[in-house]
Amino acid sequence: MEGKKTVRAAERALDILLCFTRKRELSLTEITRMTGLNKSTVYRLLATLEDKGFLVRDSETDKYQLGFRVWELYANLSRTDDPAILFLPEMERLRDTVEETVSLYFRDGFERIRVQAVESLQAIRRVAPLGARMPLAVGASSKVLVAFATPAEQRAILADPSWPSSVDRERYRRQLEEIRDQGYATSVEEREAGTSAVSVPVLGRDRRMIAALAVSGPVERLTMDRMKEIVPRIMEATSRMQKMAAK
Amino acid sequence: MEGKKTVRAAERALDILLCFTRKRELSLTEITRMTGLNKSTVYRLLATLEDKGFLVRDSETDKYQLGFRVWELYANLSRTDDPAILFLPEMERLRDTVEETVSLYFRDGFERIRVQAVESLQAIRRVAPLGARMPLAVGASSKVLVAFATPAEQRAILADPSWPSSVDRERYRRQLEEIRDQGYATSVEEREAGTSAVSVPVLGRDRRMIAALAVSGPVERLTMDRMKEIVPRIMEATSRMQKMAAK
DNA sequence: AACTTGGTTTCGATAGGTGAAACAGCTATT
DNA sequence: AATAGCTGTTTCACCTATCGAAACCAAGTT
Repeated sequence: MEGKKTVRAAERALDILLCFTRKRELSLTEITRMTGLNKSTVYRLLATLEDKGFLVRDSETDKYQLGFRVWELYANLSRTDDPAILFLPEMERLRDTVEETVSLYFRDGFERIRVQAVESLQAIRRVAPLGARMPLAVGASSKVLVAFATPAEQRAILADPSWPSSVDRERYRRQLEEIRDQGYATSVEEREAGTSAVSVPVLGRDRRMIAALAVSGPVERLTMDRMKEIVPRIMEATSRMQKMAAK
Repeated sequence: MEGKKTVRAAERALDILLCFTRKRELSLTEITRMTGLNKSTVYRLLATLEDKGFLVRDSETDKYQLGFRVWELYANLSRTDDPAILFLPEMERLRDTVEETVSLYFRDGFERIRVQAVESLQAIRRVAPLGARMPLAVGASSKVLVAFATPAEQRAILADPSWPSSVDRERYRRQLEEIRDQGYATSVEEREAGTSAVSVPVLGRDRRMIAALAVSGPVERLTMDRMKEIVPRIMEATSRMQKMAAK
């Protein structure tokens, strides 16, 4: 599939690191189970990761968790212009007016990734783990991220062989046009049972999309009417975000 | 040195990742130079890192930079109880009252690492890159981090063979006692010419130290007298932080 | 046209990573 | 006390996947 020549040992080490996006604390055996690798292989790789400071182990439980080095790398990632931090205040403000969970998504290849979220304060609410990756085929934000991508990107995405066959591409394509027209997308129990969502693109200067901002919640509360009602609220937020991103 | 059996390929991959803490954008040849590895080795490892999403390459310059996966990992690092975020408001408050740069340091092995910083708003100020690593032998925060470590940790640190010979251990040990007595440490042009700093430990519940909070600035402005003056300010901040950390 | 400078590919030799299995240390169960 | 069961750790012989030199391209420079 991937033509590139890669290094297996390194690949495995990175896979192990990524296990920690699913669970904060992991023991050696848990990791061997998750990765399907041999126990001693994992053992050696864990030793390397620990040695380099990417993992630390809790002195009591002996379980591993992500170490300082991750933090260090993060600190050198984007930073000042990091929308995940930059937009946070605006997202909180939106959350307070609509009283539902607000999420910010980026597109990364054929997936979207939740880079920031502030949760509704209501008892019944959508919980949204950061860093979660989801397919581009379903969900309001996915459709926004595809609809406002450049034509070339769009072609690439729709040509993706891993696209689920359950999603009718023609119908999807028509939806995209509609979304471009009205400037927002909605979804009702599309990706996740019991939740619906509205999403709006966040455009940078030169009109290129940088992210999708979404409000999501339980279907009972977030009806179609309610969503249409709050679209202007979201747009206010995104337009302010766009001003921030422009400077 | 390190008795543990580690995996070389993985080690190298991680080394390459860490190069990006020094420079945000790197090309293949730059990395080969920095690491001293063979060009094709680096090439393959970069392919692996890119494949796994830890690096992305800029379509124009062809240079690599850290990718989303780093963000994803970070998002799953501590988080809720992450002092780097938790203490930020308190640090800003302190910055506003003392009008100097405020930094938060953790100890990691035989180094300290700047995990958070808010900069003085004055024109002349200490700039403080996040994630920077510094030796434990010099600097106000280093001394705090050593002085308030557990006896066992302290022994380990002082026994570190890489300890610079220029630092007199006996004198250092006496300083530590003094610091424990008075509850804070100062330094004048110790690690960095032209800057001085005051530092105070942030203790968690059960009195164990979790970090060192420091105020630093140019020697002209941050005189000994001035530092003694602001010690109570810092302590107010740390005591509030301690309450936050306790819950 | 010869010479850089950067990324990419090939290929044979062998370092070194791999996995099975044994070991050790601990707790729960009999 | 003996047993079983679950960790993490270490050993070792095999052989594959990794490595580095060198060749190869493709763009710029001189």
